[in-house]
Amino acid sequence: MLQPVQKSSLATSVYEQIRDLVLSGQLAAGSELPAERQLADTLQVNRSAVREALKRLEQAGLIAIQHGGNTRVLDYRRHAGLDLIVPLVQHDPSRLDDLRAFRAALLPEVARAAAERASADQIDRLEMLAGLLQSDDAEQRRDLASEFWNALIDASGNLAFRLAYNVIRRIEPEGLQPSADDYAELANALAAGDTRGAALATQAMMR
Amino acid sequence: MLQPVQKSSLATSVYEQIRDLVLSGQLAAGSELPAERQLADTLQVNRSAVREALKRLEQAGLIAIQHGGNTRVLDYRRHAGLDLIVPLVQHDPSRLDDLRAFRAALLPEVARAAAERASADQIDRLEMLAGLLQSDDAEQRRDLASEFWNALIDASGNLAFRLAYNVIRRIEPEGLQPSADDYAELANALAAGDTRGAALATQAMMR
DNA sequence: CTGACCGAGTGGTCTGACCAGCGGGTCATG
DNA sequence: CATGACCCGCTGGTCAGACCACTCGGTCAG
Repeated sequence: MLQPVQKSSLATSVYEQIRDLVLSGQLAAGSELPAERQLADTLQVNRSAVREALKRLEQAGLIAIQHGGNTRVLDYRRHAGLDLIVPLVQHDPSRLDDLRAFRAALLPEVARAAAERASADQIDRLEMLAGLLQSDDAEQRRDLASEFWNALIDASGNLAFRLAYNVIRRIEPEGLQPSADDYAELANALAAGDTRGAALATQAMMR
Repeated sequence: MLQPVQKSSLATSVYEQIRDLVLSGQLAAGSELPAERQLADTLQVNRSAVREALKRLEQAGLIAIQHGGNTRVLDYRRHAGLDLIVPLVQHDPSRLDDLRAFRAALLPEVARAAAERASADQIDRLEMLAGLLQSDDAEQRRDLASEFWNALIDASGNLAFRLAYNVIRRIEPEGLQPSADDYAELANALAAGDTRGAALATQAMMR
């Protein structure tokens, strides 16, 4: 019921504020940011807080900092990484469709890889989870489904799949509620080492 | 021939050093980092440089900082985003296979979306690039291929695809050199709005 | 016209101080 | 003995101010 209180540092506030200005286009790509000292003065925080925020924006691919020169805003569509999809979707929920398409592209291939490389233990765990998904209340089903996909990613043994999944998991697109039978079918294909069947079953679940 | 000189700040050096220790497992997940003041003393840099590095590590999902408590190392397999695949691959080139599989999962779906949504201008540009790829020296072919995929991603209109591609583009997996005919076939499918053909053609190019 | 030089403005680093949160220990109180 | 207030030492968070290093544009002697 109760949730942990959100603590946030000054630098994080500055970071999020400027990040959202860039993502929303209010700070156009190619334009120049005010000098650090001036930003600190405007935002009424210390220059170190501003600096920390700017360095994080640089790491995210949103701005380019140059020693001795001004700081420029970059085009996030060209320079940002997948991590930025999280604030982008929160800023523009219509982008959820993009995320769903991304997930639909990824997970069937994850299932294919898992069918090829999963260990017996991993298969067991996936079958167990699929079984537990048969009958339960909604909340528990959601947790189990999350566990299932998590285990599937592990079974694929692919680190790129894992890291990309870490990002989309932060959003909970909420869509699609595959039936327990769907999960069971996928688990069966995995147990049989049926790569094509696993990919097709997952593909069907993404619709 | 000549390349721009790599400049790097102290904080970046600290960041990369600790990052690589975490990614290589020399700093185990769950262990505690020394205090900021002590790190600054050990690394012989100012505390602000250390702080900046630590905050960037936190943003990358490699460590967890807690006000008043110690800084703990996280399990990057669970908390890091796709961006971390870049240093990971540089650290362990065998992970390139993971990245190739990731790309092979992504690009066919990108082509499918592009076949569905690309504008006439975008199709024209893709056909032109496919044509230019017919005969040229190796270096120019590489640039054109890069341009082609870039244009394809744009044509898909999917921001998640775009951001994910930004990440894998930073690595240049070097593999696979599809023939010009492959590109032409894909461009034809795109022009015809043939979603299935575009996906299949791309899939074939990934092998 | 060329190239050395200078100065203003920018980000980069440093020092040292104080504020704020956490955790363990102490100890009076019930 | 259990409890809870309190203190202390540690941690990270914020601050002010100084100086270093780099870039760029203007100046000016050659």
